[in-house]
Amino acid sequence: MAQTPRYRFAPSPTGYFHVGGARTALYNWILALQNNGVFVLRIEDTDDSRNNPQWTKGILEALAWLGIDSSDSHFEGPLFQSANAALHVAAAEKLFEQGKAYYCDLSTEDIQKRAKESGKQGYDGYSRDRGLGPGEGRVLRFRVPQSLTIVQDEVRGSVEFDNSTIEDFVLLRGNGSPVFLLANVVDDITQGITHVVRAEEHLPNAPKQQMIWQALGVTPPSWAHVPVLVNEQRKKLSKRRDKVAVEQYREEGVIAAAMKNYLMTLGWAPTGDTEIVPFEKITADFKLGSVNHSPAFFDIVKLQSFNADYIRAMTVDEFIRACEPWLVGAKAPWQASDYDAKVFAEVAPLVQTRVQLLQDVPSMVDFLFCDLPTIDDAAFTKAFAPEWASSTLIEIREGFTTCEFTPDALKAVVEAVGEKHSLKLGKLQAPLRVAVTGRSVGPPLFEPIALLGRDATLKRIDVAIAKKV
RNA sequence: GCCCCCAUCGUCUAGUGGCCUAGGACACCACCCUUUCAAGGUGGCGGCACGGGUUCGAAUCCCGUUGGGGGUGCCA
Repeated sequence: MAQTPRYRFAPSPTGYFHVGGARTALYNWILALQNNGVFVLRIEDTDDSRNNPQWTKGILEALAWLGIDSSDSHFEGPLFQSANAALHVAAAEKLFEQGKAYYCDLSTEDIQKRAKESGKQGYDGYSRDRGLGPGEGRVLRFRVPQSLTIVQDEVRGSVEFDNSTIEDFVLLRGNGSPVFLLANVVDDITQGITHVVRAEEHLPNAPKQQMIWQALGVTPPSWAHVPVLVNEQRKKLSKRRDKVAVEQYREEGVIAAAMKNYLMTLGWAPTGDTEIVPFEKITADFKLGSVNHSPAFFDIVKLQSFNADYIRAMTVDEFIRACEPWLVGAKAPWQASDYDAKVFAEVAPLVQTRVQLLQDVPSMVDFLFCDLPTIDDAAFTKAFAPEWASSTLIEIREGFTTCEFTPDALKAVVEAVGEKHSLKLGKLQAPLRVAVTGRSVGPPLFEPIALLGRDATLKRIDVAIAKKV
């Protein structure tokens, strides 16, 4: 009778939510889904001064954004580590009573001094047999048994650690509070965790924690240590120097589905030749055993490419809805009163294939929602450099005053002028584009011009010609 | 220093002894299409770190070298 597998994700609320954390969460989430198990979210908010409730909120929101929240029955939590402090201490005391841990009154300086004198690194087990009891300033250390600890890891196989290389590590600080190594294990035990899937940086902790599980008389969980995400220098992604905040990518207009899909291609790949696949396929395909063993570079360029792909795959309506935060409200670069949702809906299909990030959208359409566009000087200078630029623009203006104001008719006017002067449409439209949009690149020109209307268009052309002269 | 992990195109990966003349994706380049820019299409560039084994046969197994990474806290 197999028990329900229980996975967990245990972040500490010390900053923005890290993309590496997001990937670990996704792994655990997928495993819980595919094995009909439980995903326990545990916030490890033990007395670290870096903790802040605001970060907890951020973690919850970011996970929810990725589709990991209590609306799904596989989700359990959030649980807070700080609430279990008494349990952690009780477990430590039990270990002390059983002689599996002992108190030590050496300060960090004392330990360093002894290490220096003996020439051996780390704590030397000085207080092992001194029979010290608890007391202010005394730390409780785990009595590491003399043996070999073998960690069975689902991605790495069996990893052996000679216990003689593991010092008697601290369980309880001098002030009596539990350290991560202990609190983490006690919580896992009390929460019935059966599978620990986490980043490789924790691999050195695994033998220590496995010993604690055993010392507490509980069968250790199944371990899996997945490779870390690295930056261009192949160093572990860090909050300090790398762009790792999930929140930030979201702000820029990365789609959650794209982020999930991309993250899952780091260290693993869905079956088949396509890597952009529905989350359902990932959930069905994923196997811990086929996760890569080496670190993966978090490539923002590729993430954006995935994102652009996801944007293009949307229906126009979905796209319009997804753009909303960037079009109305605080993020919009224009006055709310100047924005016209109907106009945007018309050009939406034109911009959909041209953006990688949703935040790129406003700058593609802003010229439609202002009186006069902001002219990019470099673009203007270049577009109006040819001697024919102004004169042909005047001719085009001429045509625009009388023609039907539809994309086709407008295009015909410009083409006619082009034919007269043997200029290709691509070249000829440059000054027009800058005059109307302020930029040298953008969505196809004639649809927006038709939307803009005759008066506004002629006005912009006049302004541009005046500027030239 | 010590412990542990890792090693396929620039990057992410497929590959589990013959299907490999190593496949796909991102990036890059070229061409086509084209209303600028994209998108799309076609093609191109580019890799099994090195050295030894094992085997009829090795990207795949073993050993070593080199190179990278993680850890080494009274952080998590």
